[in-house]
Amino acid sequence: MPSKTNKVTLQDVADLAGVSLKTASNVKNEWPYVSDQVRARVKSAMETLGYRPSHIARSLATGKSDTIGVIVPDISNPFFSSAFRGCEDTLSAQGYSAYLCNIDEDVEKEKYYINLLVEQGVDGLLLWGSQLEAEEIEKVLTNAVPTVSIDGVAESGPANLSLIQVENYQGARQAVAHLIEKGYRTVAHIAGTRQRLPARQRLAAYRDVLAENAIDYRPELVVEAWPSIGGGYFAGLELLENQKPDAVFCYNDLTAIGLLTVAEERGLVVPDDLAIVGFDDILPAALVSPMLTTVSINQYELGCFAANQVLSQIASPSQASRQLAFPAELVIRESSQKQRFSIEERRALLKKIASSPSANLTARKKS
Amino acid sequence: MPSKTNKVTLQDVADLAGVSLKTASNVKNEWPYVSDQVRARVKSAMETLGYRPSHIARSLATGKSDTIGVIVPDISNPFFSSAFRGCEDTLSAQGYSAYLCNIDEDVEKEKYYINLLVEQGVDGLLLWGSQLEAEEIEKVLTNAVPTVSIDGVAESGPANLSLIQVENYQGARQAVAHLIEKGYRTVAHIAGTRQRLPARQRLAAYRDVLAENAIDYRPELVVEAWPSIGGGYFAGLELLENQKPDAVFCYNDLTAIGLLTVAEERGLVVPDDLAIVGFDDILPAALVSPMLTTVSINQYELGCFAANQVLSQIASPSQASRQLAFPAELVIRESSQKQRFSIEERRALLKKIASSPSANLTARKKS
DNA sequence: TTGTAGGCGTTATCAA
DNA sequence: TTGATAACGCCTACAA
Repeated sequence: MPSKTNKVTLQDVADLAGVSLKTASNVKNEWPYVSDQVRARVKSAMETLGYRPSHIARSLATGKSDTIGVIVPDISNPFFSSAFRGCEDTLSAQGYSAYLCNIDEDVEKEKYYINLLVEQGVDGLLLWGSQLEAEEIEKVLTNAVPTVSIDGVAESGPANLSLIQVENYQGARQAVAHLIEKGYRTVAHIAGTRQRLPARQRLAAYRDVLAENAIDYRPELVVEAWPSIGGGYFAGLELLENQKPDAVFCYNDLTAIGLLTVAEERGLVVPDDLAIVGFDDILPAALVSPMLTTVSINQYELGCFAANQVLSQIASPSQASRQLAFPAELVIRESSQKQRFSIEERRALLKKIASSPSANLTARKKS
Repeated sequence: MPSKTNKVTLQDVADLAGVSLKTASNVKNEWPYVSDQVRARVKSAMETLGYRPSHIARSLATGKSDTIGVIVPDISNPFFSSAFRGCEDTLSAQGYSAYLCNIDEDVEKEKYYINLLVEQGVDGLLLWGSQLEAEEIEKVLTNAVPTVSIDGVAESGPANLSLIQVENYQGARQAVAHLIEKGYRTVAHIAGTRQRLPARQRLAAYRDVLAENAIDYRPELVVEAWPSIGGGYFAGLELLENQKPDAVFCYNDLTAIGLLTVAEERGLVVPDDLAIVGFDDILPAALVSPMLTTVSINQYELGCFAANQVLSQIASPSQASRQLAFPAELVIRESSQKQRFSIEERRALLKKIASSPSANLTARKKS
């Protein structure tokens, strides 16, 4: 039963070139101690035979696959697609390929994929928004693969795990403080699903800042939503049905955009009747009208950062078990302050966005 | 030299359970003819040893990797992230994992990745926006892997290749015809990079419809751009600097949004001073103001469609070498007709968007 | 129902 | 410098 893909093996090449298997292998791997004659003969044999090395066989023999598993909640969320782009760019630059898996908010799916990828033999794992508790993650990851978890729930784990935490708490504090400073008093919160750490951290910041400003925390002003436009839309519906907030701090930009939609439906003017602040600073955030005030995270760089971290853990295991922070910072735009931008300000901002790397990724070469 | 990942092998399991390797293998693969006793013994052995099957070894032995390679221009383009989501969902439902590679507009990168993935042993390949000509693709793919190319340049190829063509020409015709019907006469075009087929097809439709309406084709009204917001921005700058079009048909929504930005900068009112039509109907298209008229492609479904096609080619090679079409249809919104939507229309539209699967992917379970 | 032998395509260890 | 030979972990005949 012939293998499905490659018919020609290194052995065939060796035979044609009249050398041993090992020699052919040496040539393929650019081993220095091969006479130029032999090298040339082997290379031309490869050429004429159309030899394709089998990465799988190589992996089996070496125990390395040059492959990284990336698990994200949802790649169609612009946050993750930008972040993944960062990962892939830095991984491929080092000769690695990336698997991409979507788990939504499903812990079972997460476990399933981690297992699958480990069995698939990945050299490293990037977990985005993991919902696994420390003990669970320890169980699934048992001494398996160098891993870095970004904004995951676990606060510790096996020795080969590193943690990257976005400064959700600090960023959210800035957002809520900003709203209060602008004079809004009935500040509601569309929260993320409570299984996820960033959701908890952002909610905590919301409560803390309220308390520090002597504003009562009212549970009915907090609605949980799925981190999508649809989630924000339905949460907004629920919120505005029963309450009269004058400002809403949203879990992320997607929910904020959903809320914006509801506001528009109800004829509310943002920010006059309702101020809105999002989180993440995904591309559409600056494109909607009014432009969204949000807490900005450089998603692409975060992706690069995370990828570099696994890579260094793979290179030297001593690099593992680290706790890293990544900045998040408030960007004030139109949806949270009563005066709109002037034409000039607006132009400047749009221009900046249009020229930003993320808006312009594929244009780099040309310019 | 112990393998890097798994120390415990099926052999270890067999030894502990006191059975032969083959029996352990049988249990693992749910072979029916194993006595319940033995099965239980083997399973508990696996448990206590923490056995992890090696997918790599399995692949080497069977010639199947349960892995699909997906190559896209840029995953941070919402079009491709939605499409990929469709791919991944349908692939994972069949037990496949997906590699994801970004190639931007770079042919060399494309060849490199195709090669890499083939050597990686993928069972199938999904090529989005391939720039490879028929002969090149034939060379790289030589009798290798079942492949489907979506909106690729090649019009034919090896026997294991299928082609999916989005109805770019028809869709673009609708778009341009719409503009002319609305009374715009100086219709410009921000074109995609001419290496890519959809760009050529959309440009061709533009020229044809102009001709059919007895409007002269003026080359200075056509500017080429990278298919990104930044690309649209700079192309728009160039275009509006020298020309006075009253409408622009854009290669895609990203370039349209970039152009929108330029219009705003220059104080042009869309659509009164300048009408704009995009292509793709990515999520942000309906979120910008004015809402973008665009040619809609159901990206998620397209992804599913393409994935199902490779899968069926893998299952039966006779399913290959097919030419499939995928619909694209004009959606008229605000950026191309002088009257804005009424509040009611706008609400209805927003609501529809918020409830759409793509805006709401992760919310499905809850509702 | 279970065990044995051989092979999948490479790399690695040692002599030669 | 090169060449046998043994892993790598699993699967598939075939035999028992």
